[in-house]
Parts: sequence; structure tokens; C-alpha cells
Amino acid sequence: MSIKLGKVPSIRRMPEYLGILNNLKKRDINDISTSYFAEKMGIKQINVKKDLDLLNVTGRTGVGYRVKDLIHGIEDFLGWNNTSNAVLLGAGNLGSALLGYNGFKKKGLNIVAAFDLKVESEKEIHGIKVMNISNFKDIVKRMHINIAVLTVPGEVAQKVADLLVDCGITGIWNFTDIKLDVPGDVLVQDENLASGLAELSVKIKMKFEQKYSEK
Amino acid sequence: MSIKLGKVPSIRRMPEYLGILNNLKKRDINDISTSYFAEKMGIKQINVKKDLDLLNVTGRTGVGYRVKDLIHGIEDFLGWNNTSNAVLLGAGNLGSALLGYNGFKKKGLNIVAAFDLKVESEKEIHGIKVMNISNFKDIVKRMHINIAVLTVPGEVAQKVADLLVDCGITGIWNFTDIKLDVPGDVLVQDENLASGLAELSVKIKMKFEQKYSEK
DNA sequence: TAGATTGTTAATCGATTAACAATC
DNA sequence: TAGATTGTTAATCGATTAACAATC
Repeated sequence: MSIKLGKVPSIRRMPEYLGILNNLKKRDINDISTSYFAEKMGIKQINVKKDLDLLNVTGRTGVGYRVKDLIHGIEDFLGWNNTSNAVLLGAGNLGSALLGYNGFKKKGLNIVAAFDLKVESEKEIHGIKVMNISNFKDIVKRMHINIAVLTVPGEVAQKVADLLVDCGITGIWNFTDIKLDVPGDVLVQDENLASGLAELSVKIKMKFEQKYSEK
Repeated sequence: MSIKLGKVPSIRRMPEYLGILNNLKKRDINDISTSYFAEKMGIKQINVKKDLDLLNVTGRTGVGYRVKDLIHGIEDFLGWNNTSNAVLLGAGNLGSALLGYNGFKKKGLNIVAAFDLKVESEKEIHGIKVMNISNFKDIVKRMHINIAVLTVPGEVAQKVADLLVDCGITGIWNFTDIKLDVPGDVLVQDENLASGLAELSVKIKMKFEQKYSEK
């Protein structure tokens, strides 16, 4: 599906604003200006301004924005005010790590169950039930699941994705490095660790080369 | 440090090309065209063309590129042909998961040791030694460490980053959601899971709204 | 020769940045 | 009134896309 998103970089910055805002709230600070964010985040003030313009929030000229308004504005914008039920597929290293991450609920993601090909009898990891994948269809039918977090080994990723699609799941957060082949109405968000490492690698390489060309 | 990178999106796509290429190599396919990548990756052929133009590799008009040349070209471009030694800080859920990921070495990253605040006596996770962080300075001094993978809890992230800087480490792959405050010559690559989830959340929200406006 | 594909230059699009007016 | 900051429009920059020539 080709949804016209626009502003992807702005969207990706929103959680960082939210983190800063929640911190301010904790410290009972009620008003904040774009230049504060800019300084904290190491970006330009005008960039922050443009990002916040996407929200349905008005600031007060000469004063700034209300922290409370921005928090609501961003949660609204991201849809993090009403929680989505999610399942996790593949309770290996990475999957287990994600099950142990408590921050998801605050981010509108409620992992209700996990499934694995290898798990025989039901068990729990970090308080979340892990079942054999054969139970998947039943559970999904009973609950309203919006998102599947895919952390299975690459070799079975497509097969599991097919099952997800078959069960009517239309949002997949894909942590495998396989490019999934899914129908057009299924959303896939690829999370690729290697991209970040590639970026860092090139930066290091450039710094190194720069160092030696400076002599 | 403000290194002029240019082409960040292209750099981030390189690992995916590499994955496809290694697959082709395994299948003994020697030549490949840009349109093959485009189809596999769901992007435009001309986009692939431009990406490969960054490499020091020439194709043959009417035929395509040699798989072997592209693999070498990308590894060279990313600096993944000579391995960097790395340490990991914070052997919690995510840290342990990363220690268990075998793919890093192929990506030029060799995690030689891990450190944790809570670990008392030396132990091993996935075959990698985990020590108390008090041993950090000694170990780093003895080995040539280029990169620190930071997976500690947010509360101690800045403190640990200070230690890293103090020990002369100039490349940090930051998995915490804290914006680290480091000297200008230290490279920080932020890996922010929440950004991906934000993107997916907005897409899902838009799909939902679209669905109901279509009636 | 016809087809496929690289190589290269130009056009378009979108994100960032700049400039300045409006207003608390 | 002066200072700070939002609001808004225009300029710039970089990435993607288009077009076509060159060549195997």
C-alpha cells in the first residue's frame, strides 16, 4: 500500500519530543519553547518549529507552547493515546529482549502474547505468555490484534508472514532482514539494525580518512 | 563532529544490497542488473543505479554488474572488510540479545567483551565475556577498541558515556533513548526503536482514517 | 541489428533553512 | 517599549526521478 505519509523525518522525531516533554512534566515545568528542544536535540530551532506545526496545537507568541498541550498533541498525532494490541512472533534473543521492554505500553503497544516455533508447552517470558505457533490462529481470532512484531529467524520469516496475513493481520513490525512479500494492504515497517551500523561505519571511516588527510 | 556524509539514505540501503548479493553468490550467479535489486527491494531502478554509483565499481553496459565486484565495492565503501573491535556496555535484555547475534562479525563488528554495572564475577553470555564495569578501563587500554555498543538503562547512559569518552572511545552505537552529551570528536549513532514504531503507528492511523473516509 | 543495461545530465520533489511579520 | 517567541512565506539544498545517449 502506498500511503502518502509526507514528513517521515518529522514523524520519527516525535518520540524524542515526547520523551523530553514527559521529563519536563515530571519537573512541573508547564511552558516550553522550540529553542529548548533544538538545544536538547542538537537540531535547528526552525526544524523543531516545523515539526510542531504538524500537530494540532497552538503556541502563544512570545511565550511558547504548553507542555501538556504538546504531549496530548503528539500522542494524538501518533495514535499513542489508544493502545493497539500486538503479538510477538519468535521468542529468541531479540524477541525475549523486546518482551522485557516495559516502555511499549506507553507507546501505545500492548504485547498480549508471544509465539514461537520451538516452544512446546506454554511458558512465560517477562510475564507474557509464550505459546507454540500452532495456537496462533485461535488466539488472534479471539482478540483484536493490530500489530505483529516479527523477530523470527530470517529463514522462516516469509512463512510466518504468510501466516500473519492469512490471519488478517495488516501491520507488521519486521525485525528480520528479509524483505517480506505481502499483499498491498498490509503495512510492513522494517527495522534494520544493519542500516544504523552502516551509517556509523561510514562515519568512522570518513573520520579516519579525514584525520590522515589533515596532516 | 560535523562530518559531511551526503547520501545517508543510500548508505543505509547498502547492507540490503549486500544481503541480496551474498544470496546470489551462494547460488553461483555472477552477473546482476540494477532492475533486479529494484524489484527485490521495492524501489525504483534509477534509485539503485544512483546508489551503486557511489561505489568504486563499474558495470558493463547492456550486461550489468559482477556480483563479486559489488560485494567488494560495498564492503570497501562501508569499511566492513577490516573488522573493528567493539565492546558492549550493559548486558541486560537487549545487550544480551545483541551479544547473541552472530551476524555482526560479517558486518565488520567484533564484540570482544561486555561490561555491566551489576555483574559481580566474570561470566559469559553467548560465548562473550561479561565483566564488571570496573574492569573497563584496563581492558580498553590493552585492546584497540573502535566502537562501544551502549545498551545500559537510560538512567546511567550519560555516566557510562562519560567513562567511554574518558577511555578514549570515539564511536558509540547508542541504543538508549538518551541524547548523549559528548565532545565534538566523538561519533554517536542513535538507534531509536521508538522512531520505527512512530512511523508504523502513523501509517496504521492513516490507513484507518482512509478506510473510513472511503465510504 | 535489436534489446538490455550502464552512464550521465537535467528536472522534480520534499525537507531543511532563512527571513521577517505578528503578537504576547 | 523591548525581548522573546510563534506564525508564515520564500529560498535553498539534497534526494529521487526522468530522459536519453552510449555501448555491450
